[in-house]
Amino acid sequence: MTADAWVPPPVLVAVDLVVFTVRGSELHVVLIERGIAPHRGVLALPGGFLRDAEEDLLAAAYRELSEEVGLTARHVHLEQLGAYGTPGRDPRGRVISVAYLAIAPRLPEPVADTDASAAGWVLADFALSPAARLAFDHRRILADGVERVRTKLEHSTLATAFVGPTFTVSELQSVYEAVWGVRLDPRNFYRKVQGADGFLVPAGPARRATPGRPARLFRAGPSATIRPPLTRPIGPADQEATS
Amino acid sequence: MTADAWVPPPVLVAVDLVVFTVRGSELHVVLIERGIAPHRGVLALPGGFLRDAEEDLLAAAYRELSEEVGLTARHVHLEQLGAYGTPGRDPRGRVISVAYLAIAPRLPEPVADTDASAAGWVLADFALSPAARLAFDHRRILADGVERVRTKLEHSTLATAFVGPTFTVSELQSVYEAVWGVRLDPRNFYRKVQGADGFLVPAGPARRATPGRPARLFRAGPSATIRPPLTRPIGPADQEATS
DNA sequence: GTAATAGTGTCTATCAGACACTATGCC
DNA sequence: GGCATAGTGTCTGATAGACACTATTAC
Repeated sequence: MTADAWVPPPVLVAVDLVVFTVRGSELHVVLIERGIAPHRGVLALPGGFLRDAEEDLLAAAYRELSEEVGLTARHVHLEQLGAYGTPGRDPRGRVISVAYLAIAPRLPEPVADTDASAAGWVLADFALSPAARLAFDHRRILADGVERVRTKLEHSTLATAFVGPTFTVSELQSVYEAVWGVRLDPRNFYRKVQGADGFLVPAGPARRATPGRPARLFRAGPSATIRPPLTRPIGPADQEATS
Repeated sequence: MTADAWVPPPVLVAVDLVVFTVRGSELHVVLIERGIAPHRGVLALPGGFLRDAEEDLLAAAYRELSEEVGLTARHVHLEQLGAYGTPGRDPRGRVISVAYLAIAPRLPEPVADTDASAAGWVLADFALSPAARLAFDHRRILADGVERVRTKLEHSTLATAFVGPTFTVSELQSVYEAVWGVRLDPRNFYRKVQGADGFLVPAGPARRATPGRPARLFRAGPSATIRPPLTRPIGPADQEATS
């Protein structure tokens, strides 16, 4: 700020991913077991340093998603969660991590790459519990990610990122129930999402396979927001995510 | 990611501030005129590089708030907006800026420091208009800040950060009207904010000064969220802020 | 037929928006 | 008194939640 000789301190920048999906009525997140120091052998969010000085942050997030999770860009929603830069959060020096929130339809098993000795879907509730030890400040990042996705389901159409390109209303309901951890009335849920303009558009007649009447298929509509918002029945204590 | 010799690229980290207040029924933001290259003489958000490798991001934001805007920590709400790191956004090299949103009650004039030849409150609508040229990607950062504060007024008690420690309901209403750019019915607004549990707590009897009946004073309540949320009458087109 | 899920209709308590009305200060 | 703002009451149309009912499949 002052004289000519001063130069700003260089910093290392990493990108970390909070990758969510819904499997079997429960919210899951991708965790890896770190294969390199520091925190070797400890559970962590997938991520890594910028590859070079020209790599865009979002591009780095997509690259890590592919390398460490084995998910290709298509059909994965990716948005920035925030920057985490407390000094001392990484023993290697001053590292600032830009966290990204990724939402994937239920698809493949993640694959371990060179930095990770193992990778897989873990129950989000377990990953947040004291029983799971996470590296760095990844527990905090994960908690912020959970909070973000919970609140975004209320007033955005983010839930459609959890399901495939076409889906039934009850599949969408399962997403809400898994993320919010509540049970919803199917009839009221049906009316509500149908009434939200631009949320769902019909796509094909019906899907057979399960017992019971076949369900109509829908595709995500053009709207990014839901008016009026869906109301979460009751929430556990709310948090404010600031960093 | 690969071999032993590889090291991650160092990056410069800056902190930028989107400082809002309400003056005369309009949303204002602090802009400076840059006193140093690059973009010397151009309008920009206040901000600067990390002072040293040990400085916390939030601490740097508070420092810039004090140095460049002349606001001391007390009574200023500060929360992270996001990280902006597109390569080429700063001609000095690879710079990642962590933007913070600051909300201040209407208080002093900002003061120019060494990096800024001028600083002052500017109408937010003007700062976002094509007539105002902003340095770097600060127009985008500002747009994200406006969007954030607009949506947060709906379901959080953030509006109380715009007013002093004690305030009247009509002062609070002015905040909503300025930020949303709409007119609200005072009677319905009064009932609504009174009904929101933990939003307002009585503080003192009344304030005299203006014509008309004196208004009761309130203090910000313990709750950080509003249930049910206040509904914005109609919004201009919504945006999704991702980075 | 039974079981199971999809989708529709209806009732009720509550709420947002409109706005008449009362209360309390200044001049 | 007149005027201005604060605060309350009431009405109405819309909506959330509860839940009866019909529809369409598999067996």
